Amino acid sequence: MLESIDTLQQLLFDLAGVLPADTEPLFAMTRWVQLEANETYIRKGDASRRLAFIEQGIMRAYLIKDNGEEATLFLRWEGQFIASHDTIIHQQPSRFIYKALEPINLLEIDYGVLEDILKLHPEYEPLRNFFLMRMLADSLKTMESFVTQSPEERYRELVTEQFDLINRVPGKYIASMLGITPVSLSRIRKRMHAKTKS
Amino acid sequence: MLESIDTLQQLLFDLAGVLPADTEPLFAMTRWVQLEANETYIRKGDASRRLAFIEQGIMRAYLIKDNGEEATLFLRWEGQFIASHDTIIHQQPSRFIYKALEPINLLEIDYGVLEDILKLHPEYEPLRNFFLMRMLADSLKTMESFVTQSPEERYRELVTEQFDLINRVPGKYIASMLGITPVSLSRIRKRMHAKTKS
DNA sequence: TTCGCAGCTTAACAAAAGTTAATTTCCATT
DNA sequence: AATGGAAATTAACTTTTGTTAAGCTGCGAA
Repeated sequence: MLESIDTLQQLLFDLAGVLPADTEPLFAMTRWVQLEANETYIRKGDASRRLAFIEQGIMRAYLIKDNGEEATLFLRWEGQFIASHDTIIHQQPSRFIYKALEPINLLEIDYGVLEDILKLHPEYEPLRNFFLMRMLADSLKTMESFVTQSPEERYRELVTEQFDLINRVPGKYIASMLGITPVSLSRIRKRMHAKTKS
Repeated sequence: MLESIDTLQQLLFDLAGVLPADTEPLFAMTRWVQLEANETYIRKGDASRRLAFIEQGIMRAYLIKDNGEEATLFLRWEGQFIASHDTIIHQQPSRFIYKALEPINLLEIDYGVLEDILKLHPEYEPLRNFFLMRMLADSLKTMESFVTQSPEERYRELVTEQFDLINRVPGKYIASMLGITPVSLSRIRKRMHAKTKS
């Protein structure tokens, strides 16, 4: 249950040479959050500025479209960072909802508190760059997949690169993350079986 | 021709209270780059880690797909940052090509040099957070548009929110950025005329 | 075990996008 | 002004996706 702190301390040492013993001011301001499956982490309209590291479980970020349907923006799982980007980047109430798909353990910190700590302890700054770059890398990869690949190709890549994900996440969320309907995803699966089984 | 430095100095003051007079160590390491229309800024395979602020002009970032076709990832223009993200984030030779669509003026710095400066002058650090967040905000917005909107809706939004872009950028690049073919873009335009002119 | 319900699949049809190729339009250069 | 070439449009046809609705399946609660 404390592996995340080990991981992050190791990261801070690798990035900036900060010894685990010197990370107390940072981790003193973090707190553990446990959520059950289907429990909401961040509500629509929530103004809190949360940054979290996922120890275990899967989180889904989505929004409600004008027509009332949900659109899944992304999924994040153990070992990844998740942030309320509307409140942190745009300083606006969140248009997105963050909900646990499985029981989840998070190590969270308030972004404003983190900024205060960084003023006093600039030696932690590389950690902020790290998670910003990680989130940027993730979004750029998604963008790339949308301009270079068809929905079927995006799904095939998901199956080969993140196989456990499709076993842990309901297909309708996978579909909307790929930018298609669940009906289309079913057809893609059928086409893939047809090609493979021949 | 020096407005970018004014802009960035003002930004640094707003973000961190750094006076323009105290920014010399930073701007001493930047350099101006002028490119003609169609000139390449970053080649495929290029390992340089360039970060630039666009003073004037439009840059296109694209890659060559397996089938030999180009896919435009994004366009950036005056007032925006552009970065060789493959080399900076993944420390790999760039799979992307960055090319000027118009004559362009950039204020550039090598990312490695910037990191050295930031070690000596941590007071500039908020600037790095700023451009990382800006780039993250841009990519997240693009992702959002892909999961919530149809190609036609994405194009309509581009027309209303960035009207000058469609006058300055050939349609085939707009199309591939929207994830569709130029033929499809033509049909979308026709549909839009039909609906408007009725 | 049964019931109910949500999620997935299938079907049928409409709408949109991909593909290839022909045609037209628009510039840039002579 | 004439011309060559790239970009955009149009056309014809194929493929894929969206939409709506009907079954099917699996699983948890009663």
